[in-house]
Amino acid sequence: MAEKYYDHKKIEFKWQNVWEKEKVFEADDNSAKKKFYGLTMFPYPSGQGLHVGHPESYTALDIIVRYMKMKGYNIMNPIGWDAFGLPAENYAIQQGVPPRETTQENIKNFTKQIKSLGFSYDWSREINTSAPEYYKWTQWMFLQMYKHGLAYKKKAKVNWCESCKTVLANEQVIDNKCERCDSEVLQKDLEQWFFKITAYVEKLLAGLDQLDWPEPIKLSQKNWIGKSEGAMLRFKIKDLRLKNKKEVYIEVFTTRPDTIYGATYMVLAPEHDFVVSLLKIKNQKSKIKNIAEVEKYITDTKKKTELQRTDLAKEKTGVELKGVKAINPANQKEIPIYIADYVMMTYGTGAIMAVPAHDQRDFEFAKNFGLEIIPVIKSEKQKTVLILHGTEGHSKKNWYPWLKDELEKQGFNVIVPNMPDSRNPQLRLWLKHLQKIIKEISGEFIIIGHSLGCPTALQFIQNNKINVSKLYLIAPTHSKMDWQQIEETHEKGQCECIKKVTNAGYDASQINQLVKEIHLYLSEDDTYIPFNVLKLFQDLKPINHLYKNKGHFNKSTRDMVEFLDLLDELTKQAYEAEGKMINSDKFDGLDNKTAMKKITKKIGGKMQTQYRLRDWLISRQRYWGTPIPIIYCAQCGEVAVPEKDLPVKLPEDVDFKPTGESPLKSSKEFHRVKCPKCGQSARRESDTMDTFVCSSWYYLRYANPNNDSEPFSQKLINKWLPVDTYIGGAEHANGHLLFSRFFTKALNDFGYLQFDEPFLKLRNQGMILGEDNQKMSKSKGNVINPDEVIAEYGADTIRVYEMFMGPLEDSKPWSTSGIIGVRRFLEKVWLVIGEWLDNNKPEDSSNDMEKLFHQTIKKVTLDIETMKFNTAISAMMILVNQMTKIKKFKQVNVEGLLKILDPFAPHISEELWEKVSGTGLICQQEWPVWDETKIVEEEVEIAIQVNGRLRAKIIIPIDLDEEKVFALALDQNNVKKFTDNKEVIKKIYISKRLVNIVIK
RNA sequence: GCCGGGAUGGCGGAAUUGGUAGACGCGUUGGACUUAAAAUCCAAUAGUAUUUAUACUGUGGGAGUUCGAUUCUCCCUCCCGGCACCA
Repeated sequence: MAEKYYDHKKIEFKWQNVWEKEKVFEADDNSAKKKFYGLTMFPYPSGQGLHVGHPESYTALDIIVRYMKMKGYNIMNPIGWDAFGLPAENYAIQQGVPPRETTQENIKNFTKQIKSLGFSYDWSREINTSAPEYYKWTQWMFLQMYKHGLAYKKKAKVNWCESCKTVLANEQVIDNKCERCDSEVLQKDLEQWFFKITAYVEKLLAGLDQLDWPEPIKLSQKNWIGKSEGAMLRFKIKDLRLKNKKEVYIEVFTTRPDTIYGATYMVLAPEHDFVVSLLKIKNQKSKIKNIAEVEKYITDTKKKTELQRTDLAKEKTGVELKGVKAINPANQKEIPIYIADYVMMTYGTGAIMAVPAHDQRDFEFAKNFGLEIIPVIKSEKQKTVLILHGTEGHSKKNWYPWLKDELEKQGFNVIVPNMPDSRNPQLRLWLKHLQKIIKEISGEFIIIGHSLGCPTALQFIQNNKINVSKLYLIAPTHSKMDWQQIEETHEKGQCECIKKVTNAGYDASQINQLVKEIHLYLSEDDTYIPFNVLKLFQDLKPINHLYKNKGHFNKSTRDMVEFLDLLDELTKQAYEAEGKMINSDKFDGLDNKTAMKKITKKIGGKMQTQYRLRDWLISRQRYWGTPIPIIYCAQCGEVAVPEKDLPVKLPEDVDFKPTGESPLKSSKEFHRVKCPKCGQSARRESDTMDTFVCSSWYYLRYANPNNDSEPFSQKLINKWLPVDTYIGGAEHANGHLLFSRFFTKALNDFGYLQFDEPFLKLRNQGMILGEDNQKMSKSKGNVINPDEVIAEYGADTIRVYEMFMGPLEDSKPWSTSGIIGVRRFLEKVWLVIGEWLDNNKPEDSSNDMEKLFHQTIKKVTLDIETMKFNTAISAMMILVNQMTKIKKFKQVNVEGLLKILDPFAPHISEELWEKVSGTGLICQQEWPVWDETKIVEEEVEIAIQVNGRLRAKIIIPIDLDEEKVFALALDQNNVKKFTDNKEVIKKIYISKRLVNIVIK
């Protein structure tokens, strides 16, 4: 071999040229072979150029595609550019360079970079979403949606910066301020286009089951669609009639119509139609007694962004519509109406019936405003509160009956046993007695321990092993005492109580397992401290750990404060679960699920399904996107641009500087147009489409990219699609991936496609982090430039390294030293084969190499199928390490190694193939098959355990029978050491793995 | 707060899905070659004790199931990603 050293610079460009010249990777529309369509999410050609993350998914797919090609499939592996988008436009605003120019420049750069990595793309199918030849069909897609009623216009909010006079994308809003000028962002209503993705919710949900996608992605889409079943109910407004004398109703959606008897008020979103119209009409407006307050609340809400409004931590605000009442349709009771921003206009009807007893949000609101709380569902699970108090000498006596009374009002079952003095030796007997009582109680169990009742409570839980949902401990402590002092007091035995308590010996982990929620109240006291209760709590990590310092209260005042807090704590949650109906007239006693339908029927509501998913807003008040093909005519109204007039081209004579209007309006030539219907002068829609529209169908265009009479021909689309394997980031779960499914399903319904899912198999690649384990970013200075890596180590090295780093779907840090190992591996391949050639291909006489070759082929083949590329590479490394030792092998095995290496490192494989075989290209060879008979082991090493601990290893013939294996195992010196004079209870033999001898 | 993913030597990771934990690679240490360095090659490399043999500890922490747990169950801690009051 001429070149002794592996010089990637000499070979990589050479083979890239050969592949391109011979059109090796062009997909064949006419082949009879089975097709395989592999795809990665196409890149946005950003100014920064290729990132090391790009080659990761590209290499992974390239390996699969090259492998499938060698397996005999007709491959389609296309590439293109998601070329519309904000950065190019921002650059135009700053630098005055038209987006088309920057984009073209970036594509040129990306192309060069991607080509230098040697991927097997079919460049003849390259697409560019910003090219008129492409966006003509994006517009055509819009028209299909429009024709079928899936594209419509309505008002929606946009982020508006008053000082820049421009609409801002969500990512341009930082802290509710404009990223450019730092002034406050307002919400502004604009007429905007939507795609009715909500019409496909059921189909989108149903389709998920069939897909070979990562489960988290499927789940995420399911949650995103957010299906929930409930009822539509109508609430009448009291003493209010429309002009036509009809009564006024407000409709609400609820998932819990069963709770309607507990609906003690209504809440409307501030944007609700009823509120808006009420404030518009003068004589009705005057009905509202607190109109100024109401109007102020509404304007305040408008200033808030969605994010501020939906901050869960904030207290619930609202304002009553004084003077207007609603009627609860179940019991005809008058109830107040509130406006509050915790109700969103975008979900359901923008109005709710509030049931504070059974909805946590309503509950919190009701507490703030002192509204009535009526429980209408009783927990099927009984709630029992056991109050364990301290010695009789303590002054709490009066509080226990009070607390018992209050809790019973709330539906709790309360037990306050008459405690013996905890210093009393009878305690144990007493606990046993209590245990009997408790055994008969089922349901939720709450224990309150007070003072010396604390240790009793803990002991009780531990001894009885009952599951306690909540444990409250109210323990007195001295404000001046610290932990150490407490301990000292204890050790000196100064306090008898402490000593007694300590002797109980609690097991923190056991208690932790038995108790779901632990709350600890500590308060001032100068008597004694159940010391190890406190210490125990350090291990238990109580959920609510309250130190109280209430000043100079006397004891009973202090107790009152504690018990009020406790009561509040115990009843601070709404009961949201199932149960039996109460306070609901004739429905009382039914279980709530049965009542749900009956009540809905009785009050004339209808069961309905709601979805969280909203329609897809596709309008962008931007230049660098696909123009929406609509014309507005004074005569004919909204007119779709006829298909023959497509594409509606993006004009070049526009001003990019923000003016407050879509940039397209500044182009006269674009804006003013004749109406296609009546010929009168009209104006064009000046908004462009969300770039996600472009990427929702690009995978379809690859089937027939140069067709200029249709987006794709029937023959080709149904030949190539759907995509067999798709690789891309998981961040697109609820965006691109959902939109593409929607498009495919819609086009299937329109009759253009014979399939209704675009991507059969999906895999996500993880993120490549910087060496510091942080996301790569310019500001952190941890960005790795792939060009530099390619220049230094070669494309093959970066490809193999990125696959070797770890599992594809994991995120993992880059390691500059780690890549050296991969480079060494390729150098070894080069060297060992070069040497073998120089020595006239010496053959191996033993079978060892042969076996390893076949094992490796098997491992690599199976690993590619399951995308475990890191272990496939490791297997090849093992083989090559062995080869450098043996140095003699058969021609067929060397060829086999090169073939399995080819998908990973195609350039070096091609170069060595030329030298070893001399015929054809390696990427067009057949994938090698392993011979199972050559892999079979004759002997196997098995482990010998005694009681599950490894004591010896022996090598046995593979088919040795069990009895002989046991005999051998028991005969090992190190085994005898442990089994001598011991009774063997059990012997376990796991074939070809281990023996476990169980002794007494 | 909710949903999802994760935690294994100094580092990236492997482990046939309940069966010998640490494959492979990086790094480190020692040795060979060299005037020397780099490169390359060889050997060692989870920790502790020890003369090897071996023993003990060890897969974020705590419990449990099992002859046997990185793997299954429960509880907890921390990290990463997504979502935001969905009635």
